Amino acid sequence: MAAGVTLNDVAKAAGVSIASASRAINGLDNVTEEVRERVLEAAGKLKYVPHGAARALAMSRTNTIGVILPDIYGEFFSEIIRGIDVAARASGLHILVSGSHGDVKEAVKAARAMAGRVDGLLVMAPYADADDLSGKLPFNLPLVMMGGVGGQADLPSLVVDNYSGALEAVRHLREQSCRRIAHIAGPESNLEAQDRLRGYLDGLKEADLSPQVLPGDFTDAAGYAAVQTLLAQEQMPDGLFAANDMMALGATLGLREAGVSIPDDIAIIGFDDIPVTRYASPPISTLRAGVFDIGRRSLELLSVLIERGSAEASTSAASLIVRPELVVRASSRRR
Amino acid sequence: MAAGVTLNDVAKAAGVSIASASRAINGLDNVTEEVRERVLEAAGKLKYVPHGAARALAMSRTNTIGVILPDIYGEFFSEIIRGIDVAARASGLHILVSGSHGDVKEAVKAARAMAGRVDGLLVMAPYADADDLSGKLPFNLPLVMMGGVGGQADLPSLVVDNYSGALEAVRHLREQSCRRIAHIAGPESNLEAQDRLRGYLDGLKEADLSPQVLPGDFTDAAGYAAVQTLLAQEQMPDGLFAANDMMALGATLGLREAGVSIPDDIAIIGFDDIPVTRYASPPISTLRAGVFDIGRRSLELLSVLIERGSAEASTSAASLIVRPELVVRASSRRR
DNA sequence: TTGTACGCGTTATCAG
DNA sequence: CTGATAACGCGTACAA
Repeated sequence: MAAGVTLNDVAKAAGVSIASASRAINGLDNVTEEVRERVLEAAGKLKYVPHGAARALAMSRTNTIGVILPDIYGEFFSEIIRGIDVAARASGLHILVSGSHGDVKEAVKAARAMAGRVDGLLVMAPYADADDLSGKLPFNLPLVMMGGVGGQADLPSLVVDNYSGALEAVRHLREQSCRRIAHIAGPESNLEAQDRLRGYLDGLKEADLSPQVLPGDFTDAAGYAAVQTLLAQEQMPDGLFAANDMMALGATLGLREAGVSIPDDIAIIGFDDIPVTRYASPPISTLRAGVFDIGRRSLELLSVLIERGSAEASTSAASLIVRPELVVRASSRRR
Repeated sequence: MAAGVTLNDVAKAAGVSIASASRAINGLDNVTEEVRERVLEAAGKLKYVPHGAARALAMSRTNTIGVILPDIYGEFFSEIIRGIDVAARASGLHILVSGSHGDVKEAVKAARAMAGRVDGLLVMAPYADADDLSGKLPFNLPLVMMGGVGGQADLPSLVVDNYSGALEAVRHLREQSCRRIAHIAGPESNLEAQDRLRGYLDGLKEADLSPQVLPGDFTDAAGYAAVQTLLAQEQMPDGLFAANDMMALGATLGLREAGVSIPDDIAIIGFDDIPVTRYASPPISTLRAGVFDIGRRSLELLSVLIERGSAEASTSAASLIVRPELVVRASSRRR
């Protein structure tokens, strides 16, 4: 159905065997120049296009890698995809993406649907119950986990050191002489958010400050809502660490509306360094996790795993750890 | 290679024929309950996962649609993908995305690579030389063009009325009593950008104003650069229409740095209504093209084409036209 | 209800 | 260099 015209048609039209046609089209050198021309001409005339599935079946090679993310849009995931895309086209690979929408079962389902259609899997599943995953996921397919928590079933992975990033964020705020530092947390079931929360708490403990944690879900709306809570308090915090940039953004929006001055009244810092942080006013300080690089390097790692005899490369299951870098912008620079 | 264990293995393990195994797994009703259980148990034990390519080949059905965009990341495309994703999961479809990186040949190449791996194609190719495409693209695969210019080879498509959108933008600025209205254009080879430029020029002509067009490429950097040019002039414009939101964003950034007041000194309006426009300061006026909806509706349209006997559905090649809606925010509201 | 056998479109092996 | 032909893994008439 796909292409209608098959290799068989081309071969017939060119008056050669289907085998020769295949060789000619794939540029093998064991064909007469004359045959090649005849085949190529016939192919062009008939608008022949190779059938991907058939080729994949015969070669057990798809030149495609599957990408499973919680969502496939938005500033954050978009940057990851960009990184993957850049590396993929460098390796001549295509990408089959799927969103798990925050659900482990969805992620597994997506992975199953990709079996036989991809050469490897890139998975990001920062869910608390992600252990289920490791058992059900690898259909002896090369696999790289992205940005999950550390030793997730010791699969090869690229993880961000969320804890020390958060710690650094808090220290930075303290250096700006913040004393009452609040935190807008990520989803409770999110492992990365949990680590950031831990970093925050420990950062306060270092200086004997008392914490205030507001719930959040990584959306700008959550940041905005959190700020409303703060504004209703008797005493506002003078420092705010949001578990991600989107929430920091929503927070600045709310504060600006309320006429609170940033960073003088309250210093703000986010996490991830998504592109829009630079356009906020004031531009938002953050921790650059190298979102783009996570995508790029993950694919490169996967690419290697695929090249070397596929399957169980868990031997050198090197978990590359990415240490976030503090990026200070106007939202937290006081003086 | 993909899944190692095949249906054959499962059948053997369950002590039934491969046919029965297939039936049991696919939930057909013509199998004894006992056989079904045996098969399912064996499948579970062996961690059997159906081989996508094989299945696709046998059924000529992939439950996957191919998406070809100029790029697969960034605010704009991300929103399109979101629309597609939402509609796709509603239809139980997966998506195979590919970026053409502004090149027609790349787009064709991507499309070819998708043949036999997808049930239909969603293509966005706003290139000036996109005519090549129509001839080389449809391997009698259902296809929907997204947001290209109008009658692109009369394929079924979803197009935005860029011309009237631009016209409306200019009229709006005029109503804000702008007299010197400049335009930051999109890439010259971009058909949509060309239409927006035409709308701008006609909008000025209506009021006998003289145009000033600055070159751009849809990036924020271009918007920023354009502003530098304006600032160096003797007389600044008092109105600015950017061909897309990203450039408008870059422009506001540059103007803010220079201490120019928006919208008092200069009113600004963009195009597309990507999410970040709301976070800019001031929030940016724009024309809502319904980016999300373009994606969603395109997939729905494609879905229909696929359902009804695939192939030449060009009969009712209804090109749905989306009329952009003016969204006035602080960046252009004067009084 | 079950099993056999063929076809899907390509690649790859092995004689000619 | 070329041409049959056997895989690849699965669905499905067809026959039993």
